[in-house]
Amino acid sequence: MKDQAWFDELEARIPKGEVRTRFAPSPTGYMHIGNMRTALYTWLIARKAGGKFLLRIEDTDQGRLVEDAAEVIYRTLRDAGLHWDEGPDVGGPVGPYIQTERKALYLPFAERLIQRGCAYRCFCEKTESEEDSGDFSRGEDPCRSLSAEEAEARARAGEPYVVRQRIPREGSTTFHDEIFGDITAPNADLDDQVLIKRDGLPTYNFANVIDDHLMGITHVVRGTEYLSSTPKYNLLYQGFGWDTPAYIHCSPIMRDAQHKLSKRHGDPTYDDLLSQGYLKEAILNYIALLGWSPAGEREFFTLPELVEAFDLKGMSKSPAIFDPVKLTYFNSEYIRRKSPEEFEALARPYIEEAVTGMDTALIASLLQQRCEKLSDIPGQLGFLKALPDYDTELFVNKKSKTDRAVSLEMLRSALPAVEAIDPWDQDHVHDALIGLAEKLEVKNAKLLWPVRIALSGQAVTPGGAVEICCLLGKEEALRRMQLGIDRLAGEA
RNA sequence: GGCCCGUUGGUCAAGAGGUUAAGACGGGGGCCUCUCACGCCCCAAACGUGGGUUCGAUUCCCGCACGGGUCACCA
Repeated sequence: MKDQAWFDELEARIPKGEVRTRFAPSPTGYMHIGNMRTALYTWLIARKAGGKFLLRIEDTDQGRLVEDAAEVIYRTLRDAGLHWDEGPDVGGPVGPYIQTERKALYLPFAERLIQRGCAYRCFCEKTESEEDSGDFSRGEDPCRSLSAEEAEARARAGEPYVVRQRIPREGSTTFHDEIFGDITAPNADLDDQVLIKRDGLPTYNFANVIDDHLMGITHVVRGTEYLSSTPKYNLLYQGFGWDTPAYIHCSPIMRDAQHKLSKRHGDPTYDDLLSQGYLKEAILNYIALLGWSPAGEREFFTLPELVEAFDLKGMSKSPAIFDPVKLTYFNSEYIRRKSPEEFEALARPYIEEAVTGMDTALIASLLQQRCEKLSDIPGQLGFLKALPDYDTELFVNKKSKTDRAVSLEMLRSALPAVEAIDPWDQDHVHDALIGLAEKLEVKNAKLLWPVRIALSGQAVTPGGAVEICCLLGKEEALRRMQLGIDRLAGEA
């Protein structure tokens, strides 16, 4: 039994007078999209208020421990720009910030609750049917009425026990949520939930309340799955005589109308999205808007702009379905908004996956308006490396009024014009081909369509005939054009 | 099943006791153009349902339906 000084010392460490929020993930080895969004909202609330954002690792479930999982959390949050003011790695006034390192803290608080009649020791070994019936936790537990002396004596004698919360049987408990408003639950429906397990470790439910209080958390942000246990938490706060925090329960992100997004069902994690070629700023921007809407019509926000715009008033009560199509839209938009230099730097590795030794700046400039995800890039460039096997049907295009015969004629005139280009750069290639079209008195399309087909072997290409010609180099361009001529002539 | 929560176009969503019920994505059409893309213009598309309250409800209240959450010595 700890003395009052021990409690006072802990209380004294709690910072007052500032907004303090925490993100408290379990170290599972990856970051869910939903967790990421919760982290984002939690961070935004702290930043908006000029308060503190803390990171706490909830690792009390030893069975689920994953190697280096905390590192994944640190790296992911840091990379996303969600920096924390206090946490396991940076310390802070109310540490430690890893739950297993706090385990000695919880039992004394549970004992204090027992003293106040808000909890009791339960020595029962439950059978499965009793467990299923729920009788134990609904106030039917015989240990609930054990005298304090008897319970004390049995505990001292070494009999194993759990500590359960004593929920009043009458009345109801109301709490306020910033999004949902007041929510009331009849006490009779609340369980005498376990606070301290047989092994002496706290349950999540208990550890959370203790930690949130001792860390001075003013705004508890979490998923709606905790909505129905919040009355019990409030009863705990009341039992201790502590102020309750503001609650912000966020509705889940769904895969479809009935399933939450989950890695188990094959939905991507945040890291998966990154490796699929999505930009972090696009992901963050998109998920911020899943469940929250800003006051105006704007939907593109940087992190600092989100801090500025964020307001709990825009939080939605209903679940939101994750739409990869709209995420892709955000991604392509973010790609387009990059400066040409930034984009080239991002795209270079993907470009080099497909081709080497070509003008990456030119390729990047062609790609920037045309790629939705960076991972699209290699596939768009395959034709540069090797001319695909194509059907001469591609030379037929009604809009530019070309058919095989016209194409053959155009290619035959283009060949010497390309041959004559010197020096070989984009401007000269352009002038040579456009000049030729003028000289022949044909529309650009009529000349350039067959040239592009011969050069690429594809109906759709990033960039037009001029750019592709330039990229391929004179020798390869001439070779491909000659090949086109041969094939068309062979069929004629 | 009990309790709690939710329900505006396919999706994200704004909105208010009286509106032509925003906007975005996606879809359709068009323009631009050497293909595609970008850009620009236009179009289709919604208040789950039954009762109230009210001069008037999609908006407020109740029921129902549907969906979700929770009812662990998991978090």
